[in-house]
Amino acid sequence: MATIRDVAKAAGVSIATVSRVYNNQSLVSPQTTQLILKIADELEYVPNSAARNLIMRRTHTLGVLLPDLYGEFYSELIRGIELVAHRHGFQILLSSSFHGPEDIVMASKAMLGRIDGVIMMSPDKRSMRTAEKISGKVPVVLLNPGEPIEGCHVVAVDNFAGARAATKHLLDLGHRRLAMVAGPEDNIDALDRQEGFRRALIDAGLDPEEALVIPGDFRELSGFKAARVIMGQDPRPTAVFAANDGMAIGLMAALQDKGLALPDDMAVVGFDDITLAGFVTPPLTTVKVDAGCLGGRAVEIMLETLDMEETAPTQRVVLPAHLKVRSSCGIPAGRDHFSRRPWMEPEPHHPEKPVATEYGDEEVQP
Amino acid sequence: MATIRDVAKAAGVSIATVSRVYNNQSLVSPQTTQLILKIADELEYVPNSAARNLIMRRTHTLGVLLPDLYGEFYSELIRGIELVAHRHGFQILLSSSFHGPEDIVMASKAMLGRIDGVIMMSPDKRSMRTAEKISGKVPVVLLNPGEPIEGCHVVAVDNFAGARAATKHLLDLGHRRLAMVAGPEDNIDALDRQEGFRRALIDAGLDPEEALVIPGDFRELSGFKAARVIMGQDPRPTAVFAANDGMAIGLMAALQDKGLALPDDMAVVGFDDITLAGFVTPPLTTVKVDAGCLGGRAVEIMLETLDMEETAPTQRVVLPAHLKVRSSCGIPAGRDHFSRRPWMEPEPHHPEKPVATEYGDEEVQP
DNA sequence: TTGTACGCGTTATCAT
DNA sequence: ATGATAACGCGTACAA
Repeated sequence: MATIRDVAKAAGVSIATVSRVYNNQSLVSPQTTQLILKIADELEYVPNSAARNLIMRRTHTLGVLLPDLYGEFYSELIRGIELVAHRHGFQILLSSSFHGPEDIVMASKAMLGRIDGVIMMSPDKRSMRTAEKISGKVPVVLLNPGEPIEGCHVVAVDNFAGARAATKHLLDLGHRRLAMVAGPEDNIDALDRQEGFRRALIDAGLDPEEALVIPGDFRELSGFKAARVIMGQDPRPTAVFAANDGMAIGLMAALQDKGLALPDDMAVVGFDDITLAGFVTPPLTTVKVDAGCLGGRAVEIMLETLDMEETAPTQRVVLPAHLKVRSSCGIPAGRDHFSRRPWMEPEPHHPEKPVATEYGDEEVQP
Repeated sequence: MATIRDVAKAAGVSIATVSRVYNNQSLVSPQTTQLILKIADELEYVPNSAARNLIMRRTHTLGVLLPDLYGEFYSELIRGIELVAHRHGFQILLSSSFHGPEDIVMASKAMLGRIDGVIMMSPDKRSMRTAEKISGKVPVVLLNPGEPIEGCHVVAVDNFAGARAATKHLLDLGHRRLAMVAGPEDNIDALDRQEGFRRALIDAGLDPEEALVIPGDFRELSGFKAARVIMGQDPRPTAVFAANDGMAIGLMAALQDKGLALPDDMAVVGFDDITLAGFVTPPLTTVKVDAGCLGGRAVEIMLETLDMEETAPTQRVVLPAHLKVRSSCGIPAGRDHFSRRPWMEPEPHHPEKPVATEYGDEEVQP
């Protein structure tokens, strides 16, 4: 592979001049610029990014550490991250599918020197502690951490409020025997959603201990299987809150297979508002989480931090999780195909930031 | 940030010794190893990967260039890539959401020096040519290229055969007035699927020009809207082939909204076999594409190429796309929740590799 | 406008 | 077993 030296030699100039062509265009005369560009093209010269990173101490790359990549939530999350990063000329160094805190530490070490900052989402609070180590070296933005970590920015989704609102919705509709299909035991989001569920029951004067909580794993199949447990109850619950849409849809399928008419025989509400939630029958009432926005905001905060050289105070942003009423709980709301993410559409260089509202307002604390 | 020099100084040894501790453990005495490790820990020293990359000419990183990240196909694709890469200690440098060939060239240039190889999927044949430039510098594995490119490995899905089989299925069921919801005009996969559709019609002695082809964009909403066109036809088609599951599900939703009973009033078949295809009602007959496997295979081929230093002959693997019959076409097949990807499950360090055979014969079954 | 020389943080090759 | 030093490919003061 041709190096800057090869080009310099072939063009009869010094490497400094070649370098300048690729950086401070202005400082070199038009004719030599043309010559060098021509020779570089012939030699198929491309500046070596590793060498550049080393000396410039800038990589234009963001490290992204995710617990998993399964499902539309992560899909949209990483899409949002990549999209905003791409707009600013940044690339993504991705690492995922971890088998423990050890693993995640290794991955982050392997990133050091090749990234300008890290965006991280951890499955459990234990692994979250990893962030502390990294934060001393590069800026860190945490996604949905269980608790804040010293020196790290945070972007979170208001899982608690969302779950509470969803459950309240069922309660308001008159349901009294509720069930919940929970997410993975050690998953922070899952835990928060479960807490929101419990809280809503308490708010309504019900005993949360009496509610049926069926373990799940966020996959469709676990929701499907949960139907068996629910149908076996006597008296049977009349409404179910699933900790995510995948499980809710799996559950609905099983319920319908067993001959239940939805929403009349059973109300179902999910969480996430994945695209397909609006296209199943009946359309699924759910809690809208804009995963793409979550990722996008994280990138923006990171880039801001990177811009101002001095260490800025850590930000904490909480994205709202609004109830989205469709028909799966009994209210004939029809379909809603307008669950789009306008800020993700092509080329608004300054994307609309989510609007701060009531419950689960976006709070920006310096 | 502490460098190797800081550690060496603090430990009273040379940088060479410190370096050896992190590489050829054996060549340095146990006591100095311990000492250095202790000091390194205190100083929170982490070797700078950029510097390492520069001199070792190995980055343990794979560049991944994707046209988009929207939908379960890409989600699973990147998951497969990351999973297999992670198993071998590789990270992923990701770039996506391109606005043209220019953009994609820039991105790949920004990767050079920071990656050992590139896995690339291009939306259109034009951008595919980019691969030729890269392939001179690092190994390249192409995903579903329209046509083979000199010096690049290829992993493809047999879109043509899959679409042909899906259409034939409808034909065998007795349908004669078929419609298709197509994918994006310039998308290679979409085009191949459309060709398969046409071919099946020709095979059955039908005129493909008479079949209704409705434009779509692979998103659910375009499938939903297609229903309007279909319902407006007279005589109305009795069966629809959608170029992917998302559009198929959108279509089904709209059809059901309009009061049609599926599959009796209309048969629908999709493409991809996304997880949710088995959980909508009626369960969607589709063509199974293992996107995760597609990505995983690409990584494996890349790693093989990287291992043997000499330039090996380029490989070409075509993954089958099998028809998966559920109930949406009229055959009461029930649900099938066993669409799992066994090779993607945790920790089989040497995943079963699908056997490469001829065109579309590769079996990926457990 | 252009060239020289140093440094970025590391590994590798020779010595010792 | 350990140390000195030359690469790796590039950006940039500083000098010319």
